[in-house]
Amino acid sequence: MSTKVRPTNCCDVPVEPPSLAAETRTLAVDVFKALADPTRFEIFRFVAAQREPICACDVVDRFQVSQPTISHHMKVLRDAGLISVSRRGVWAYYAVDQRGLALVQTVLDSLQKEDALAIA
Amino acid sequence: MSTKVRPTNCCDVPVEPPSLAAETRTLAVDVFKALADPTRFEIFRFVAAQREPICACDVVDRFQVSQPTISHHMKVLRDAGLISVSRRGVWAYYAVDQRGLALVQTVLDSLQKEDALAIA
DNA sequence: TTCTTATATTGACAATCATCTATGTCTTGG
DNA sequence: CCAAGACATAGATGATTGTCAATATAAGAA
Repeated sequence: MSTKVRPTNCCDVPVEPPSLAAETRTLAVDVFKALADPTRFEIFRFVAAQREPICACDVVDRFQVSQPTISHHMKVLRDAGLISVSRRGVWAYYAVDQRGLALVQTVLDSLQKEDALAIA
Repeated sequence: MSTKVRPTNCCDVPVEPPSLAAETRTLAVDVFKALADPTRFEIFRFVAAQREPICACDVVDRFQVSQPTISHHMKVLRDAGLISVSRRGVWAYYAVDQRGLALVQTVLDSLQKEDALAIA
């Protein structure tokens, strides 16, 4: 599990990463999870390409998976804060929710930063 | 599987997302997959926080998972292009590989762009 | 060479997940 | 009220994955 003694001539004492609230980490990981499936990633790109909220029926039409599978993917993307849904009659319309992308952007920025700063 | 006819009063014809080479999509999804596990995400943040390549032994010391599990996570991060490894004697040193982050940044940029442009 | 140590690989197992079929819910048209 | 359609939910299943113990590999020390 762990090295008994730090080997000499091995390495410096490691630097601590910027602090990250457990909840924020969970949210970020959920966004990554949501984008970590090829079909779901393409669905999100499709939704993100629209200038208006897109009908779920158009998403079902476009991909070679069943309607329940699409519905499941939409829920994962929604739970990750990547898309939002609104309703008109029987139809469901999806649009990008900026929260998911903004969160990931914040995390990525903190990773590339020279000076480690705590983020929310 | 799909709607028989486009319902009237439902929605506009959807816009095509920016084209994305299949290989690029696979690479991007692999980066998201690599960051989609809490332990692995923290390992990456730890590596990214260092100013010098960090010894694998320090990663093993820091996390509550076994050495083989750490080694496995390092391989996943490496295959995703997020970290690189170098060797000095018996020790392995890991550092951030900018390719993985750059790829994800490019993809995210294209998602947030108003005008859809093709990316590599 | 032989022993010790750092890291990687293998094989197994439980948990998660992407997908499907079947069914439920809810809204609208007739 | 009833039938049809849009979407969600439930349950099942095969594939993937995170983890560990055991073992292999490889390098340096004695």
